[in-house]
Amino acid sequence: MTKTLDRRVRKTRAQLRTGLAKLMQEKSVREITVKELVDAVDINRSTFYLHYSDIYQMLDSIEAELEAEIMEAIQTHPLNPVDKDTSPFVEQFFIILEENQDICRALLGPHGDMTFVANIEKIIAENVMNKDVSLSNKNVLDIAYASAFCLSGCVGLIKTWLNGTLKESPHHMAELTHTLITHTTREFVVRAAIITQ
Amino acid sequence: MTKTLDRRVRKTRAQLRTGLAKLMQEKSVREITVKELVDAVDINRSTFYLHYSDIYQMLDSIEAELEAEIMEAIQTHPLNPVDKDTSPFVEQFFIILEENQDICRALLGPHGDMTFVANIEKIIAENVMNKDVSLSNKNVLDIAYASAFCLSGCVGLIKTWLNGTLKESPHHMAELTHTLITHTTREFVVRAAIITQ
DNA sequence: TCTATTACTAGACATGATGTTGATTTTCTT
DNA sequence: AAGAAAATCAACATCATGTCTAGTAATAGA
Repeated sequence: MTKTLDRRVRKTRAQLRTGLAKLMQEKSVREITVKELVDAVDINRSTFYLHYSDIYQMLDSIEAELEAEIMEAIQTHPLNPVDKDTSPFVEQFFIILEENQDICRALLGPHGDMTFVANIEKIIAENVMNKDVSLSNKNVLDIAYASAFCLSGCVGLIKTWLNGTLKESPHHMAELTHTLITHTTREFVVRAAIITQ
Repeated sequence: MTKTLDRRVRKTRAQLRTGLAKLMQEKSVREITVKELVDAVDINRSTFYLHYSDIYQMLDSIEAELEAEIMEAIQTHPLNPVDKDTSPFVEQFFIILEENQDICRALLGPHGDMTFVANIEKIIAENVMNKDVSLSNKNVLDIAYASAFCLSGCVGLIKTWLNGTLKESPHHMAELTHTLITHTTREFVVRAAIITQ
């Protein structure tokens, strides 16, 4: 299944990836040319095309790898331990972000890719929100807004963490995530219930 | 100061703007060429260059206009009425979004521009958060995370609203914004205070 | 260590979007 | 109605693009 890649391939792709992450800190993807990227990391232009068809397909490919890694973490880490305030998956999620911090910072930064953000939000929505928070089905509409609020809120949390010194541990961040989600949503639901009485 | 633009200019720019918003629903800005855009709205390519230097500068220009409109709303609408649960500015903010819904949907959508999102967040941070929520200065660090959570959360709220039927009034959304921010932050601060005792 | 395989490099090529210019026509303002 | 401003049209050099072929270097496996 997981065929081991040639060392040269690993090296080349890693160089390209690092170079792209760096360029994305400076400018929009649109302004980044293949020529510019390969010049920056000193790789032949032909070599780029052996791996990717263009910059955008390269980004898609990297994003797909990250998302696959996250999805795999879901399989191997329990989502809902009844005795804890946080799930091992969420913690693992932050670990993955930390391991790929350069490209994640780029993807979530000002010149980042909102498709990636949307995918991340979707993963969180399906694997953290619903399981983690028990939503009543009253005020369905405003609760949908509250969910969206939390969802984007989590992304903001991640961005802030990645752009800081990363001194908080993944475990601490997982707890913080849990705290913010439950407080925001539960409090909101309670208040909504009172109002509609 | 505000010189009235020639009708032809208004018409051309509106066409280009509408066309760009439509194309951005389908594909990434990177894949949108000047040629493609002018063909779509049946305008000569030379004409495009009379107004903008390239697609990206066009986006910047549109974003700057939106941001200017929002900043102006700050000047003309009170931020902090003591007697109300919401500020007229926030409501006006939603009205502006609604008036420019096509381009805003595009800018905040999957093929959107994270620079714009960042700018919007900055405006909210400086004009809503600090004024609206009284943050204690204990747990400065985690509170920074809570602020980031709310900030991105507001963007999520807006995105959900724009992508729905917009049946909620700007006033209702302003109240919802206030509710979510205060509850999330205050509850978090209270809990943090208890924990650190 | 040797060998077959695979990845990378180098150079050339046609293609097409780009950005610019100058001449002309259309449309607006007053 | 007349002058001003904007939009059109055609032509141009430029440059990144994507593709190819032949040659070189590095790797994995025996």
